[in-house]
Amino acid sequence: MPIKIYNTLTRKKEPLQPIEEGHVKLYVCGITSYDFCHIGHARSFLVFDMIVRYLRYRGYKVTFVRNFTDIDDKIIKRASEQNVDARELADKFIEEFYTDTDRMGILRPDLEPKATEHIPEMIALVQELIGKGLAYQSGNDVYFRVDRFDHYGDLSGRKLEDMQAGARVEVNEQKRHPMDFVLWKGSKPGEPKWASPWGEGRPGWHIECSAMSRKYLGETFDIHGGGQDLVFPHHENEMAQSVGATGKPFANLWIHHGFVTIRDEKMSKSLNNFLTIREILEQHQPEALRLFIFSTQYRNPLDFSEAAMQDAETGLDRMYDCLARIAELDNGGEGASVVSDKDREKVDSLRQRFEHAMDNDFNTAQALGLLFDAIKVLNKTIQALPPKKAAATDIDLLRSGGTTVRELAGIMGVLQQDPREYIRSKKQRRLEDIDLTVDEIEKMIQDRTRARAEKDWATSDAIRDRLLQHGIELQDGADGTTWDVRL
RNA sequence: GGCGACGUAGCCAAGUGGUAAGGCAGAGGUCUGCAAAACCUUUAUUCACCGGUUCGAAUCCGGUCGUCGCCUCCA
Repeated sequence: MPIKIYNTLTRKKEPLQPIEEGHVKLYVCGITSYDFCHIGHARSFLVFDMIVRYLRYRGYKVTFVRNFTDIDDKIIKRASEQNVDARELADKFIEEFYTDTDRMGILRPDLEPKATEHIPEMIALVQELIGKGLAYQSGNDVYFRVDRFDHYGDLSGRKLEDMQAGARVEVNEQKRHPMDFVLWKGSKPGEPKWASPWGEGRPGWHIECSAMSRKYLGETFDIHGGGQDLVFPHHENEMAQSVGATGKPFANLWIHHGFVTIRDEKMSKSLNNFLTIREILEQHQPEALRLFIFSTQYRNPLDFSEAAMQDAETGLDRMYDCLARIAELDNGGEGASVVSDKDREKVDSLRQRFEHAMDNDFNTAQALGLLFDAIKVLNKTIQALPPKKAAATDIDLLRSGGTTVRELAGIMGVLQQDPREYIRSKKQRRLEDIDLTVDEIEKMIQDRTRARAEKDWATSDAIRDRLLQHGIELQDGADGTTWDVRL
């Protein structure tokens, strides 16, 4: 069964058929580096991180290219506002980008080309387009002629005449058609500039991706990805430039992920409702953020809220609790199995069902559901295990089930910490917010154990209540009392 | 105005013609001195609404209402 992927270009799910057998070439639009990354960027990084990991898991070789837009109007504007050099500003936010993505455990792409390092390639491409009559110089600028390119609008599904050009875009007198877009932009005094046949200037936004994808992946490659907002104009224009220049198809498949909203509104700089990745990571672990992001299929909109993050965190804890419990199990013996055929089958078929969900346009929501379902079976089994002589087959099932869950969750970058270490460090972090030391807590537990031995329930419960007031929750088990920190 | 997406329990969310996964929250139970955790059971005769196709529809078709996005920089 091939992997099916929704293709924006055809508006259908299509089987993945790489041009080169077994080798997927993927280009994703990266950041424009002039500010900290926000939760919407996080979704983009995580979605493509997951896609690359899954394709590799499925045995594909993946060449993953993601660019940096390090020269652009926004960078120039921000740099001049802050009175710094545009280069410096762009470099600083590339560094900040790495800080965030490394913390989230995002795989580095195979290649991360920068626009400013590919000026000659872009100039050559613009020259090709001029040579083919698809672009023209006007003043110090060069524009793409949209009305000379028959397929303009194919990707975004719109027609030139429907776009009401000029309604929201200022009509630029330099352009022959209002929808013509800039390939090369003459520079004003003081702006960053490169020499070109059309005078000093800088590249337009779209041309870099056409030039860099061509250089590193070829004229036609397998998948091009980005956020839904890039469909138009960015990707439409890229496609026009590339197909216009080469006369060949550009990307065979286009993947676009949905937005992250906050209170059902799209984040935007103008609404000032965006949340940066680091703000979220102050409150939550990277894996909880991943679980939240993957709780819905990548094309659907996703609404961020503290409550949703809490849900994700709770779910993550539950998964780790189960894995930690499995890690503590002793080896099994000759006892009878306590696992039903149905439950055994559920664990045994987990991988196959997981792959089936993921093959269907990377349905991580369904895939996570299957993992939780498996966790439930594992917990149930642990619960049913006799205290001493557990059956070796049951222990094997638990261990292999736990290993499979971790491996599959790893495709989403989740459950990658040692379970016992996860629980320990979580406890540690919560303890920092509580005005009791571990010694004090354990002293109180000892006192309570003594009271319980004497059946002095009043004292015992009083100690428990006192600890609970400090956020410490006790759990009496067969091997004594353990404690946990409640939020 | 043009184009597109979506509307499934209290909340989130899967389901791509065969009789509603999963998570969070809630209720009852097992366990416990009582709790907690875990487990078990339970919570949508029903998938915005109205028609149609079909032996059969949350799933396909038509219409209505509602929400959102793109058409400007944007993940």
